[in-house]
Amino acid sequence: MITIKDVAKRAGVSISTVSRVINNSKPVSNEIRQRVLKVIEETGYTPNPLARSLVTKKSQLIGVIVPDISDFFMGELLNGIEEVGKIYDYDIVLCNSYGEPDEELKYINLLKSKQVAGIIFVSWKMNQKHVDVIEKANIPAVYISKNATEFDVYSVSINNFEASYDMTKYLIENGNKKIAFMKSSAQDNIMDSDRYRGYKKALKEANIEIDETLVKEGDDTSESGYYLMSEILEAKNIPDAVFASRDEIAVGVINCILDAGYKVPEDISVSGYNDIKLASLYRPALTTIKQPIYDMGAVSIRMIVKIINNEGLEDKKILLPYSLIERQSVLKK
Amino acid sequence: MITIKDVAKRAGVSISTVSRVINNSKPVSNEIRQRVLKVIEETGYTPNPLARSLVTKKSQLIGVIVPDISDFFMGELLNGIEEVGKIYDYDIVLCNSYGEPDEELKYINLLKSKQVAGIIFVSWKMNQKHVDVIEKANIPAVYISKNATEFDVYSVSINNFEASYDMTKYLIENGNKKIAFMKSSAQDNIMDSDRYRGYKKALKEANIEIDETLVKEGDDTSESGYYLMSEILEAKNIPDAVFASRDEIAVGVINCILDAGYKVPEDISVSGYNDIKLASLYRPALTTIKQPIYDMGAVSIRMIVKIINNEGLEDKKILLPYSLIERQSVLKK
DNA sequence: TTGTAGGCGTTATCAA
DNA sequence: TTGATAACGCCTACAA
Repeated sequence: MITIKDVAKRAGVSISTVSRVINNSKPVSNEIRQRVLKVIEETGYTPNPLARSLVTKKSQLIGVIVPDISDFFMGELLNGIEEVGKIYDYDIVLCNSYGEPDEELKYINLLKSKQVAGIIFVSWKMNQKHVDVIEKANIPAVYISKNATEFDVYSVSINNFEASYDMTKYLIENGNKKIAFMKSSAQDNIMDSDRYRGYKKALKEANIEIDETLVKEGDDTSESGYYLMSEILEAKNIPDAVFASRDEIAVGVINCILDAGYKVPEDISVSGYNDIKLASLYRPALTTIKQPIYDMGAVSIRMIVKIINNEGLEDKKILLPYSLIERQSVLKK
Repeated sequence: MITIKDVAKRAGVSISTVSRVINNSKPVSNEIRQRVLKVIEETGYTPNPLARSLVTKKSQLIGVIVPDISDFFMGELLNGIEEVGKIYDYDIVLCNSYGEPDEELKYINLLKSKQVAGIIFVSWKMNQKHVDVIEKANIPAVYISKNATEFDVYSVSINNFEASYDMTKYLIENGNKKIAFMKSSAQDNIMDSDRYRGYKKALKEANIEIDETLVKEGDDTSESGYYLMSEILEAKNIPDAVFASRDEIAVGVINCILDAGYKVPEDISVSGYNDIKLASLYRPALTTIKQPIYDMGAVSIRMIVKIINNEGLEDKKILLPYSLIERQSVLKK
């Protein structure tokens, strides 16, 4: 392996000079600069990032902690993170926490020991403990989590409250009165989620009373959606529509409805949330809230870079635009 | 940050001694070992991996190059890689090549400069150049690619030829005679893919002549499947079944068939390949070849670790078992 | 503008 | 069994 020393020798200069031209850190006479550059070119020398990090105490690594790599949402998110990360010359070290707080905490420390330059923390549901640990590690961090806005941290998300409100209103406007809602399990979260609050607000405005038997709570999987829907169906209290707070859940819901012999959207309309790839692939194609998932990843790493470089950040919380995508799973009036 | 020096001082020993107890590299008297251990415990000291790698020339990083992170297949694969990697204390640095050979090559070099301990190279279609570059970088590598078996490298896959043969035979046994096949674009690959060969063999055995107009070639997306199927439909040469060499393609195919007013599987049966999550979520649920995707990831990193540690590896090519999953997209006779 | 030398946190060699 | 000390490849005062 060729080192800075070799380059220096071949160029007939000291290693500090080579270092200077590499980093543009101090003036170097043009003649010498050219000479050094030429040698670098010839030898194909690249600085050893390890040695560099050791002295600068900074690496070109960004740690990304996600709850499930194989989740459809994460794939698109990671795409965004990776792609713009590359632009700024950062690499991604990937950690799969399985959503378990212990794992998440462990990974934060592990990443710290790896001297990552920053952390993007993706979680189903974050809590103060996460914030404390990351804060203590003193690493720039950006959070992506449904409830990230509840904390005083850098975060990127969409306005879940408004989006959910819009979708519910849309459902109502299309003639649906009995609207079921699938929320994801509350865990240690006392407050109602933004999405649930948006749903409630829309109903209230339309003077529709909330039917608690139509509000179900489960986890973020299609299996859960299937099960929850089967409960509703069994109770014989058939809704006009169901609003699932996640596309995967919506797909489970639809599968259940179909298996029970009803039709979607003719008998029951179903809407999702996120607009993952699956949403447009599935039939009936899902009417859903489009989150700019790729962009969320892109923006979050851009934030990290800004924090690292002390560039100004206007806002700690970035809210990206969402949109309501009309497809086939909701019957239009 | 607390270093080995601090530990040494607090324990009243030299840093070499501390290093020895950390690495168990040389005998240390029990009394001193305990003392050092205690200090480590108290101070919460963890060795700096960077400094360590700098001297050992080895890191605990495994580079994973994938063609598309958001691909359904990759998610499950990465899950396997990450989880098993963690067991052996390896972290994953993730690279997205977009399937572009230039990017792939660049990443290999980048990973080398990061001193990764190994590379898992995932590619739609690999070629000799990849092998050469990785070989030259002299880094342990395992390949996951449909055509990996064509090269003399460590690889993990399933027996694509047999699996494809089985599926085609299954289709035939269920009364289908005119069976279309969707293969993925050949690129620089002269030979027919294993999957296509399996298809041909089954047809031949059943004395069915290959109808070239029913063999289509496109890329690995559902859009491609949709388009290819529309061509077939337009040609009015309606097949009994179509065998798509990838689940995503199959979904596109079905969507096209559905949109054209035909029924699946009543009018046309469709089978996929891979058994990604989508396959069971979609309706009609896909009859497909189940690749043990998670296991493929798990096995590949296990191989890397073995190579690194010079443990014996029986075989360069590991073939994992596959199975034919019967669901709803193929009509049973 | 350039070079010398010390140090980043480890491991590894060689004496003691 | 232990301890100095020289690397590892790079950056950065400090001097020249």
